[in-house]
Amino acid sequence: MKSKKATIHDIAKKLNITASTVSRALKNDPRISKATKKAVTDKANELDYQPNHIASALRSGKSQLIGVVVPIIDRTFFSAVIRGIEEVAYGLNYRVVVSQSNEIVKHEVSTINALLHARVDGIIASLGKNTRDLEHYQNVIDKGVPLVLFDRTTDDLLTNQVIIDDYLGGYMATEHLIKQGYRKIVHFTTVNAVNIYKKRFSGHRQALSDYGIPFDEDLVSRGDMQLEDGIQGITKILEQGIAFDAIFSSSDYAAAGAMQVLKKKGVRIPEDVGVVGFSNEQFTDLTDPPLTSIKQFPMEMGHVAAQLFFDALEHPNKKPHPKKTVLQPELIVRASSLRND
Amino acid sequence: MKSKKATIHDIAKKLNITASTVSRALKNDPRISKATKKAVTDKANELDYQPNHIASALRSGKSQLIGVVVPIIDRTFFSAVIRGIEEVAYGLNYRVVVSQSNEIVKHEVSTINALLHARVDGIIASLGKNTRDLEHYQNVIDKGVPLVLFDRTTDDLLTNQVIIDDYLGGYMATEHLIKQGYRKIVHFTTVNAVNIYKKRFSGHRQALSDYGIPFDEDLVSRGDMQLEDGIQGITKILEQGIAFDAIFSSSDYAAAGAMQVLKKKGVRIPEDVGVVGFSNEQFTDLTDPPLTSIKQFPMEMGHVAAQLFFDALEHPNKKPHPKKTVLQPELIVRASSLRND
DNA sequence: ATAATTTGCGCAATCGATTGCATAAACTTG
DNA sequence: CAAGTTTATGCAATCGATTGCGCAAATTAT
Repeated sequence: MKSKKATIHDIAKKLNITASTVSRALKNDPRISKATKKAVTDKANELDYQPNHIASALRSGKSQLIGVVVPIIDRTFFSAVIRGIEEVAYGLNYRVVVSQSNEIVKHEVSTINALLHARVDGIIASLGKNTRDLEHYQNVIDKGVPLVLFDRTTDDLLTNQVIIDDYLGGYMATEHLIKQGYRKIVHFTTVNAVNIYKKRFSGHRQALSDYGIPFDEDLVSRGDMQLEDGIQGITKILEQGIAFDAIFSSSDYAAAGAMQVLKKKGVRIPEDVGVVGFSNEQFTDLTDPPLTSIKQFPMEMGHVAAQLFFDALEHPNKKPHPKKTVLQPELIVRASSLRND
Repeated sequence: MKSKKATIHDIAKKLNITASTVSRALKNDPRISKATKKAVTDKANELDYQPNHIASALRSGKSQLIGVVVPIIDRTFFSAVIRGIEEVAYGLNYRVVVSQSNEIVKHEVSTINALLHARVDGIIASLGKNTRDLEHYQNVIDKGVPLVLFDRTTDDLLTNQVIIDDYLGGYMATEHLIKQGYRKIVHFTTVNAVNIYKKRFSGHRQALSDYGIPFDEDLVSRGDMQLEDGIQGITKILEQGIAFDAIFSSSDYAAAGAMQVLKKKGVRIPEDVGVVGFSNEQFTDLTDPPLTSIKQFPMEMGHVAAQLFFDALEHPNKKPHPKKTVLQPELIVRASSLRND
C-alpha cells in the first residue's frame, strides 16, 4: 500500500555504504568489489528497487522517449508502422509517444513543439497532406534533435528518411492492368502535390509509355483520396462519357468508392473494368470483388525508421549524410483486376 | 545550433535575482511584485525559455504521462479510443504513451511493468482476450497508480471502468433481425469467456426469448472472431445442414468472412440470409452488401476514460467507490439485414 | 621494511525546478 | 517614533541518480 519506492539511498543506508557505491555497483562498475556488488543487488531485489528513469533522465538529459507523429492513427498502414517502431524501441528500453496531426498543419506544429517541450530524445514523423511550411521540422533539426521521416517525406529537409518505392508501386499496378488486357486506365491521385502520390503517378505514366499506350489527361481524376472522392471521381467520368476499362487508384479507399458506383451501374468488375488500389488496407480482402492492391510492408518501415533513429542518436554530429532507405512494395493480385481471357 | 536550453537560473542571472524568484514569478505567485514578474516573463520569452518537464517531474513525482495499453492498435475501435484519450489529455498538458499487448499475456504484463517503471502517472487499459490472471493490474492498483479500464474490462478489479452496454448491443442486433422477419439466427461468439462477448450473447438470447423464439445451441458458433473464424464457422454450419436465415456476429470481421462464403455458395444477402456484425469497423461500408453493425462511439469512450483518469488523479484516496460508466451503442442499419417484405 | 600501486569506496557537485523558512525593506498603526 | 505588518525576495534543501576527484587501506614491488 504505502510502500514508497526504494531509492539507491535506501539501499545504501541499509548496507552502510553511500549512494555512489550503490549506483556504481548496479552499473557493474569495475571499481566496486564483487562482494559489495552482490550485497547491493541482493538488497535491491529485496527492496524491489526500480531505478527512477526521471532522475537519470534529468542527469543525463535523455528522456528515453521517442515522439512519433502520424497524420492519423486508424489506418492500417500507420498503426503497423508504429508497431514496427515500438518493437525496436522497447527492445532498447525506449518508450514511444504517439501523436496524431489529423492532417491539420496547426496540430502538426503544436504537437511537434509539445514533443520538444516534453524533451523527447527524437522524433519520427510522417508529414501531413497539407504541410508546406517545414519550419517546425527544421526547428527540430536545428535543435539537434534526431529526426526521421517516413513514407510522406520531403527532400527539402536534411534528415534520414524511409520510404517505399512509390514510383515502382505505381508502375507495377499499371503494368499489371495492362498485362491483363486493360488499356484505358483511369488514375486517381491528389489535388495537392504530395510526394508519394506524384511518384505513383509517374510510375503509372512510365508503364503506359513502356507499353506504348498514350497518356490521356482526361483519365486522371484528382481528389482527396477518400471513399467519397472515389465515388465522385468516377461519377464525373461516367457523366462525361469518357471511355475507360480500368482504374488505378493511389488509395484503396477511393478505389472502393469507385467500385461501389460501378457495381450500382451494372458495370462488372473485373470483366468490364479492372480496379487496383494502393496500400493494401485490411478491407481489401473484404470488398466484392476483393481489391488488388500494392502492399507496403509498414512494420518493416517502422523497424527501419527506428533503426535510423537510433543510428542518429549514437552519432549526433553526423549530419552531413542523411540516409534514405527505400523499401520495395509488392503487388497483391486479387479478383478485382483478374480478367481470364 | 548550439543554443543550450535556457533554465530559470539563466533568467535569474541576467536579472540579478535568484532562481526561486524566477520560478515563483513564472508560476504567478502572489508574493512576487508585478514589476519582477514582467521582467521575468519578458526575459523568458527573449531566451526562448522552456520549462524542463523532467526536472519538475522529478521534483513533483509526476511525469505528466498516461500509459495506454490496448490489445492491438490497428483496429478502428481502439485507435479511435486512443484519439479520444489524447484529446482530453493534451488539453491538460499530459502526453499519452501507447503500448500494444498484441493479445499476448506476457506482453501485457511486461508492458504494464515497463510503464510503471517509466513512472507514468496512471494507466488506461483494455484487457487482452486471454488475460485471466489480473495480478499485474492489481499491482498497479496496489502501488496507488490510477487505473482505468475500458471496453474489455473485469469486475474483479476495484477500479474505474468505461464500457458500452454490450448486452443492449446484442439485444438490438437480434431484435432488428427478428423485426426484419428472420427467425433462425446463427450467433458467432468466442470460445474464451470474454466479458463483452458473453454480454452480447446474453442480449441476443434475451431478444429471442422476448419475441418467443426458442434458443438453439446448434446455431451458436464459437471461434476467435477473426475473418477466418467466420469463414470456418459458417462453413461448418452449412456442412452440418443446419437451417438458418440470419447471422448475428459479435465481430464485423467474422461477419465479413461468413458473407464471403455465403455469396460464393449463391446465398443471397439479405434476401436469403440477413447479417449483422458488431463494432461498426470502417470496412462495414465497403462490403457487398454493406454490413449492418453496432456502433460503439469509441472517441467518446476515450473521453470518458480520460476523465475518469483525471478524476482518480485528483482524488488519490477515493478508492472505495470505483465508477463504472456505461455508454449506449447504436444500431447502424445497412443493406445486409434489410429485407423488404 | 619502505615505497609504489592498486583496489574500493566516500565526498560533494550536478541536472532544473520547487518550496518551507528566514530576512530585509517598506509600510501601517497606535 | 517605536512596534507590528506586510511585501518581496533570498537561502538552502529536495527530488534520485550520476560522476570527477580524492583518499585510505590493501597489495605488490623494490
